[in-house]
Amino acid sequence: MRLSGRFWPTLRDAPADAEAISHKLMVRAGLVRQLASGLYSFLPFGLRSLGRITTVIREEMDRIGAQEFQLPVMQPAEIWEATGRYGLDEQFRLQDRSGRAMVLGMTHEEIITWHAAREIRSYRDLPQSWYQFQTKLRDEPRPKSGILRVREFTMKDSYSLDVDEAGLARSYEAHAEAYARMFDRAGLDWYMVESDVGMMGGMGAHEFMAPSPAGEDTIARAPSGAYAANVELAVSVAIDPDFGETPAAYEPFPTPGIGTIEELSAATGLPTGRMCKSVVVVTDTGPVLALVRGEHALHEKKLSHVVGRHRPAQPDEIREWFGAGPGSIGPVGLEGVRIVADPTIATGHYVTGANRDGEHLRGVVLGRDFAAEQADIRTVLAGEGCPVSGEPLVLEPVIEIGNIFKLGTKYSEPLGATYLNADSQERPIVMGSYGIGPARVLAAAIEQSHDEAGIVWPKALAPFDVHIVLVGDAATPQADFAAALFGQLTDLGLEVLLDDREATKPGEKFVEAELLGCPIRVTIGKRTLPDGPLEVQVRRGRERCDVPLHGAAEAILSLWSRQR
RNA sequence: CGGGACGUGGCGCAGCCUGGUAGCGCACCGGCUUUGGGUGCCGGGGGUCGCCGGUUCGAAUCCGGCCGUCCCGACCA
Repeated sequence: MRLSGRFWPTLRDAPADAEAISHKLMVRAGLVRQLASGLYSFLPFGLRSLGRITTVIREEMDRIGAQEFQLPVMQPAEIWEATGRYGLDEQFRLQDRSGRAMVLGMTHEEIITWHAAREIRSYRDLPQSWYQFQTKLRDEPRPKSGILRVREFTMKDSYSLDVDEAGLARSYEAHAEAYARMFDRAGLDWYMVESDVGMMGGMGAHEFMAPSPAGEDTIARAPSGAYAANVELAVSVAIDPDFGETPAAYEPFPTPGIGTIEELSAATGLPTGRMCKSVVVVTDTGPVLALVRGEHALHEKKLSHVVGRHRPAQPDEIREWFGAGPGSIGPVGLEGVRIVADPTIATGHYVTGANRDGEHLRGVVLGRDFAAEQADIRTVLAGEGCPVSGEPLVLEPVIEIGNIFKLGTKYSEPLGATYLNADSQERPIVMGSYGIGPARVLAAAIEQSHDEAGIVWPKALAPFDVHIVLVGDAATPQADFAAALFGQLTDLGLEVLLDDREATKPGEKFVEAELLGCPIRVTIGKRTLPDGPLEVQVRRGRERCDVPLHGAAEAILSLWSRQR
């Protein structure tokens, strides 16, 4: 593409409300513009990158035998009512002119399953993998970080249909391998981690995570690779404090004015690991006392798997149920309150609140002094033991770039998607669902790969492979040379941008080229001719790699192909 | 939804406290200059100061309400 006459608006300054690096750079480099909160338009150069990642994803989906669909964004509400997903907070709802309730799709499990219910009849029709690229709409409570968390975005979503769980396992594995190839081709650092099944429901799930400080999720992983999981479900071997001998009975002691674990630790001289932290939440069926060790935090999501929906208790509620303020409550002698203890509490003896203001108990033992359900409800701490290898776990912020779910029959049963097996028995189709946000992959790539001058695109995602900066006007020998090189590189299969703008100063062209971040930049000016060398810059590291004029196009192709 | 901040030409900002009818840098247009790292100089064009209402002789400025945007938290298929 010749740049003159094209629309490519770059910005010297990022918008003041841009925070994430990818957000600033995508706006400054003329890739996207914001329309409203969580709504972004892709500009022509941004669309080129989006097209490239889309192609990579499509190729890898096709490689595992998946077939592409296109499904409606607007959908009748009844289908969502059938699966119990009508009315979710994030769902955009509307009516057509006759008053029929419609929704804008947040995802397409219902629609795929609806079609499967009508077309799939026999085990001979299975397995299938169906995918699409389609706009998803989600009324996010808080769009943020530019393009990372938005209300409208394109998703590649695919769905596997199998006769049984063994088939699902094969489809799931095929998708995991396809995803690995996609993210490798995209030049990303990524991990596949165990993830919470969340509101999708189902039997197992993994997420593909790109490490980045801009990430909204956190994973725990073993440096050896033995284990990696979203902290929403990560487990670890906690580091036990030295409990000493367990006393024969607990005893109260005064703790006037002490309300936090830290104050209690300071007052007693004991490590926080010997405190039992008491957190009260209110569920639909009443109060629940959650117990974790002092150094740990209660994990809301883990707790919700045990007790369902809940909210923090108010101080006056706590006083009513426990007879003391939040700083002095504990599990001993409690009646009428459900108690859930993290399994770490089952070892050792603890300091807890006495349910009397200004008083705590020491030597409290789970099982002897109080009864509690046990469930993993704590967050993992960095440095705790890997559950597989025992090595210290690392915690790392990540961007979720893809996910894979084993849905099972969660959607096929309510929507009647069944098939007849070889014994003429009707069985529900066993499903999986698999998502990738192409724009998020771009943003993650920028978060992982940029410098002070701008974007450093992995070669698979750059809007162009080679960016030629022409220094000089149209009717010059160097312009002729640039045009010739442009043609040669194009013939070699490269996508080339030729900056042939005449009114733009060379310095400005260089700055904009580095902002845009194509892997290879070639500068052609008076100095280039007649004998060269041809000045070539590799964007990653901004390293000069000049090549002779003779065979320049092939040399550039070779240099390009060696880029990440 | 809770907490915080912001809203003034396309972008970044000052002016607001202490009311007197809007300014700077970049971008844009014209001229000259320059021609390998956002050139330099001169001259220009462009703003309902987010919206509505109130106070006042007079409101970008003070007061109230609303809207929008961002950040932290909650939430997050």
